[in-house]
Amino acid sequence: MKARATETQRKTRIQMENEERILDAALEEFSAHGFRGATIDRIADHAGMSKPNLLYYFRRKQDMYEALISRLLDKWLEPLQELDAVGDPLPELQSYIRRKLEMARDFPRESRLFANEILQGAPRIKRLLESELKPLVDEKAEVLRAWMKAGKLNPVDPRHLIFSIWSTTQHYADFDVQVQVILGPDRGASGRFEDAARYLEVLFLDGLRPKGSAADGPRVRAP
Amino acid sequence: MKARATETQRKTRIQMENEERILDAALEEFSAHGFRGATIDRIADHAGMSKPNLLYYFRRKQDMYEALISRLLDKWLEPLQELDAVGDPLPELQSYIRRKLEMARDFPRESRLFANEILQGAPRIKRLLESELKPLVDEKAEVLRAWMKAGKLNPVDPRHLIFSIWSTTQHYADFDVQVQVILGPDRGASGRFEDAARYLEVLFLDGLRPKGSAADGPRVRAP
DNA sequence: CGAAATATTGACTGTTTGATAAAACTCTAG
DNA sequence: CTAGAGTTTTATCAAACAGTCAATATTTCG
Repeated sequence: MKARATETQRKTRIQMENEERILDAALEEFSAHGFRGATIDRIADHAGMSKPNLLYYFRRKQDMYEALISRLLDKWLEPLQELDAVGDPLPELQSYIRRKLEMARDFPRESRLFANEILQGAPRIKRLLESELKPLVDEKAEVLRAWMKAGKLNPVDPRHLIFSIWSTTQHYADFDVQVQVILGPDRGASGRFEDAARYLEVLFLDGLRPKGSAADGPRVRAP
Repeated sequence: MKARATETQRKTRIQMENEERILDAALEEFSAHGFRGATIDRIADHAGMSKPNLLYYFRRKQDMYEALISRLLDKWLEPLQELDAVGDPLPELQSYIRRKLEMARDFPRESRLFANEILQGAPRIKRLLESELKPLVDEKAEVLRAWMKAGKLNPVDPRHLIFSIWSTTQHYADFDVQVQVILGPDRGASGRFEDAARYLEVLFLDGLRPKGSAADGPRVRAP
């Protein structure tokens, strides 16, 4: 291989195709078993190639994992990136929740990959969280705080608000089996997500308490 | 060992002590790495005994796992069990959320054990979910539905309401590392959980929308 | 074409892993 | 004290595992 001026994009057609197949298979295995539980053999099987062949493209197991993580993190944070300071608070929130839920619906394996990693203490991406995730959350937390100061949102810790959006939406990807057991097979996957969207909109935008209720004194202002 | 009339409680002092130590070590490893990622060697190390010695008490890896699961599931569902149909809806909900959050605070390893299992498709406890979890959720969903019919709670799918309580509370155990990265080391663990409790109370009981706001027409009834 | 670059394979290595067998040791009830 | 139940260790195994290597096959491109 001759050294070319451009370091990037010197990849062969075959190389691109195979890396794609490998990463897809790796995502399947890592998201289902975690880093330690996944094996190169199974990933190779899943990708339809021999183990040494796979290792020709990714020399170590960890290389696949890291390639996946760094490729997916940006995509994963995209919805939060789009939270717009100049928009109206409630519609902005609504559309953030909707986008997060769509991610859980369309990319459950990616969600589970991250969930597995965090669950196991994030030993391999803790730095990435500090350098990429934290600054973004800090920035968007300020946006939320400003909305609260302007009286357009009840004053709460904006970071916990973000946590609750993450957890409720990703729950439908990460805990899918449990969700299916409880909801039964009645409605298909798309139905489940429609119901979830409807519910989360009420929870985050309207609140669970009925509007007329004075059931719990001090929380509802006097008429 | 002579066969005695009482099948249970024929355990030696040593047997009880060791099984205890083993299950504690197993919980540590399984919750941190999942079933496949955990190894008998590390569990034995952690329990301070040799591998064959450990296998004298639990003949197979899966036996430890199943012992843990069945021992913990009841405890895990206790808060939901206590949800009382005759109590007032909002205080009942509040105390359910508080109890779940306390579980996440006091038993994070247990939370992660279940999270790992569900995340990986619940291959080992799916039946248990169907026979124990589902009926309980169905029962409590009916309680919630009755409250909604009585106008004491906004009408939503009660099962999704339960999902959102699970996900938001368990998030603080399962995704602890991420939570710590974002919140920083400022407040200790207890502080984080106090903040979380305060936030979740607002989210579930008051709602995020400011009481006076007419920002989004149709959602707020006319004055 | 034909040579260099790239891709694939089979055979292999050292290590880790789950599990077993049997011998040696320790505790406890009578 | 002692016999037998209960416990622990040493030695060992086969399978699964991550990763290597040299030989072979295929593609690319002048």
